[in-house]
This record gives sequence, structure tokens and C-alpha cells, in this order.
Amino acid sequence: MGGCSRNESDRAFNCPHHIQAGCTGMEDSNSLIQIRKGKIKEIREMNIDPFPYRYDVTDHSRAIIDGYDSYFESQKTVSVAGRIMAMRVMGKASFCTIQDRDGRIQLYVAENAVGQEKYALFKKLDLGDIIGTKGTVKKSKTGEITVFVSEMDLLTKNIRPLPVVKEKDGETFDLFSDKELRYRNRHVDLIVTPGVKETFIKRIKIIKSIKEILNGKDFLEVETPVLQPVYGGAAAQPFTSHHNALDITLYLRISLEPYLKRLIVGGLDRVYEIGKCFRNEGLDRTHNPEFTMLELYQAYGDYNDMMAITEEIFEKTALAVNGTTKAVFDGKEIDLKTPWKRIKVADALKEYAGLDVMNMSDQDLDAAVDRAGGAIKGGFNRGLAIDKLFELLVEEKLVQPTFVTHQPVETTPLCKPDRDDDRFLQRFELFICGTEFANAYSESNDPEFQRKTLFEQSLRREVDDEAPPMDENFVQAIEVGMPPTGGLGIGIDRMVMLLTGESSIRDVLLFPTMRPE
RNA sequence: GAGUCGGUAGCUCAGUCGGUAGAGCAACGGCCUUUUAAGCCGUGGGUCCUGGGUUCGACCCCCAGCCGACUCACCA
Repeated sequence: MGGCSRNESDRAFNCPHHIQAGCTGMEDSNSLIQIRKGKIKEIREMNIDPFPYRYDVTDHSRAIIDGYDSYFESQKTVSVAGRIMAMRVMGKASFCTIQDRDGRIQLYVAENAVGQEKYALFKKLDLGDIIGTKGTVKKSKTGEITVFVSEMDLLTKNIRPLPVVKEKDGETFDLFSDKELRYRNRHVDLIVTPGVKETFIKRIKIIKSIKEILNGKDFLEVETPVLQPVYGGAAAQPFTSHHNALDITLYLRISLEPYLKRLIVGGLDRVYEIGKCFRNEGLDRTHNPEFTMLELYQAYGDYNDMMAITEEIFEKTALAVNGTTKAVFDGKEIDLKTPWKRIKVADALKEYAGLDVMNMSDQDLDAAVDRAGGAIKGGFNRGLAIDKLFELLVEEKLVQPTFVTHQPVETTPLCKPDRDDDRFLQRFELFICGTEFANAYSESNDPEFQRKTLFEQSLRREVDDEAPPMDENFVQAIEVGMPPTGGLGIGIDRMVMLLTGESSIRDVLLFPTMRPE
């Protein structure tokens, strides 16, 4: 590559100006890209447009391979198009493998079939070029299903070489394995890394399945603001932006809750949104600064209804995309078959940590938190201590799907206390493999209680930078009267991880957040 | 934020005791009408992450930094 470093060529790629002006620097003159640009010129000199406008595609690789017998018997002319992934070029007859929407198929290109001129063009082509071909389907001498090409056209010339990944009997060679490069160049990753496209198609199917389930229950899919003057609905630091014309600060939402509840007040009764939320926190295997949440709200329902919907969403979606309720996550075999275990936080602490928190003094709780290596923001608080103990001692032990209910009231201001014991909430969190997948409430709708708890939360901002500010307009909405409502949030990215077996959130996000190069 | 590992050709990697680098594929040239991880033969290709230091001499040893992966911590 003649001293043309990766940075140099990336610059050429990223800057259209640079490309138009041509890379005239000495260091670029021998690069692979320069050689391919030269080929474009040669192809144009053959009076062939290296970037034609359209192509009629009639067939795709998988259908041809799956339906080989009928394609072979009919000898119908197929028209396939795709990217060249492998070439075995010989004097007057060659093989190449193209990759289309569905997979790969081998082509046989012979000079006496396509003509001298097109064969000369074919010999100039590179891995990564996109071609369209017409031909008939037969097996080659070694038995591979092959399109015997009678017409071939270049559809798009590649000038930036792709990593060459090879595969034989399921074994891969020279995998494009640098994760950073894969995430930064997902377009390349999608082309060359086996399974990546399938993972993201599965993600799309998961979301489609969820929407079908909810639409079937008369839930309305709505869109609410991403840019908000006051954020809330969760405990997290927001991203901050600024609107120039209004000269105001706007925050990127940290949850969908406040606006969806306004819609319940407004009488839409069953609403949901699947959308991006943004939290200004660290990145790791299960956290990306922007992530996708499902939140739904059902008027006249409560957290029991939410448990039923949660079970249905997970079980039916697993069956829809995987054909089974079994999944392997984090190396553990999970079964999403319903019904799932239900347990109160206090009972879970007793069962999994041997702590009888209901009968422990404040001092004992505080000491237990200390012993578990935890700390409570803003000093000791009985409810937060119990919550912290659960987080530190129990969460990781909940492997099979488990609804954990009756969190302490101090953990959220937006949920109704339990009728029988107002120290705990009508709330559940769903844990699978020690990770939280869903969170649901019997939503708070007592306006005086709501005003009080949100105000108290806003006061915590002095000790907890994740406590959101008071949202007066939201409280006024609750004052208008929100019917009894069940609310549910599901982390879509984590659900996709579970159902695809991916262990990093970055592998289920097409474009995970990266530090700029 | 801490620890571990890593950064060498377009890609995947090797590099011995410190003597300024190799392989496969890709690329380029030649041969070739049934190849298939790569048909055969040949050729070119390097800011060894960056900056210091030690040394006659550093991909290699030392220091600092940058970037990444993984693990842990943090994370309603």
C-alpha cells in the first residue's frame, strides 16, 4: 500500500473533497485504492459505466439453492445480483462467489458465454465489486450449485478493499476480528462477518413480534418527545442540549414514562413506545449511552396485568424468533416458559442471603450494607438499604426468569404502595441471569402523594446527582386524574442479547457509541 | 476508576539471545475453459501505536502517554 497508512486512506474516504481533488500525494500513488481508481478509468475507457442506475433482480441465492431441483429442471433464466466475495479467475472461464441479500452463490463466467469484452471486464473486477448476472442454474463438476452466466454487468465498482474472510465447513479463516474496527465500520462488518446480519435481522423480528403482540391487545404505538425541558421517570444523569431560537436548555429523555402517562391522562388508555433513551453514564457490556426501551401503560390495569404481558412478550417472541423458549445467555441455559417464579424482595433476601430484613434494626441493616461492600447515597435510609442489599446479595443468584416484587417505597416515587404494607410497592422487576430485564408498577395516581414524592426526590439532588428535578407540568397532569394504570418498561437491547445469545450490548447495536477517532 | 492482555503489511498473525522484519490471504504481472479457505508461477508492499530513555545498535529492554479488548467497580 505504498506508505499509504490506514489514516491516510481513511482521510481520503471520509473527505469527499479529498476524493474529488484526487489523492495526488506520492504516498498514496501506489495504494490499493489508487489501483482500483485506475480500474474505474480503464472501465470507462471501455465505454462501460462502472456505476449504472438500476438492475432487475429476479432471484436470490437462498431461493436458488433451496429450490435447486426446479431451477435445474426448468432451466429458467435467473437474474441475480450481489457483491463479489471470492474469485477464481482463469484464462477463459472463471468462478466467483457473490453475496446477495440472503447469502452466497457461485457463478461460472466463461468467455464464450458472456463474450470477449465482458470477460475482459470480469478479469478487471475486484473482491467487493457488485455485479448483476443472468444465467441458468446447474451444478458444477464438483457438485456446487452454480449460476452459469450468460450476461454480466458491473453494477458498482469497489475501490476500498474489504477484509477477506474465508469459510470452510463452518470454520472461518482470517476473521475480521478487531472489534473496534468492526463497530466503527459496521457496514464492512455486515458484509464480511458471518452471523452479524442475521443478529440484526433477528433484532428487527423481535421488535416486530413485540409490536404485533401489543397491537393485538389494542395498544396504540405513539411517539413522544426526545428533547425535553424537564427530564424524569428514572434516576440518571441526562445529556444536555440547547435550542438556539428559544434559547433554552433541552435534555434528551432518560425514560419514556412522563409523556406516556400524560397520554393515559388524555384518555388513550393503552399506549406504548419503543424508542431511544439516553443516560449520561459509563459504558460497559450491558450499557450504551443511548439504548432502546419499550414502555407501555394500560389504564385500569395494575402490576399483575404487567406481569402477564411481560410473560407473554418474552415467551411468544422467543418462540417467534427462535422457535423455542430456551435460550443460552452468559453461558447459562435459560427457559422462558411461563409462568415464572414470583418472590418479594424481603423473601428473596431471606431465601438467597439468609437475611430477615423485616426484623432487622436500622443499625443491623446499615452494618449489613457495609459488610456487603455497598454504600447509600445521602446517608442511611431503611428502604434504600434493603434495595441495596438485594442488589448486592441476591440479583446475581436469579438465573431463571424471576419476578421480584414489593421493592421498598423509597426506590421510586412513581409507584403505588402495596395495600397491605405501605412500606413496599406494587412493583416488580424481572431478573434473568442476574440482569434486570423489565420493571413495572401499579402507577402512582394520587396527585398529593405524587407531588410530595416527586418533590422529595428533587430535594435528593443535593446528595444524588441522578435524582431528576421537579416536573410541575407532570404533576398537574396527574392532578387532572390518571386512571388506575399498570406500567411496564423492558430493555429491548438486553432482550435482544438474551434471544440472540450475544454477551455484549455492542453486538446488538448497529452503531454502538464510540470515542471519535 | 482498578487490574489483565494487546497495538507489526489491506486482513489474520509470527518475530528466537537486542543486530532496523516474516507467513498466509489480498494486491500487481504471467499461465490457464470446472474452481471452491488459496488454480499454478512470479513480484511488489512496513511511521513495528506515539514520545522519551538505555545501548555501538531497540519491534524487542525501561519510563510516560494514546487507543482498544476483557474482567471488576459504578449504573433504578
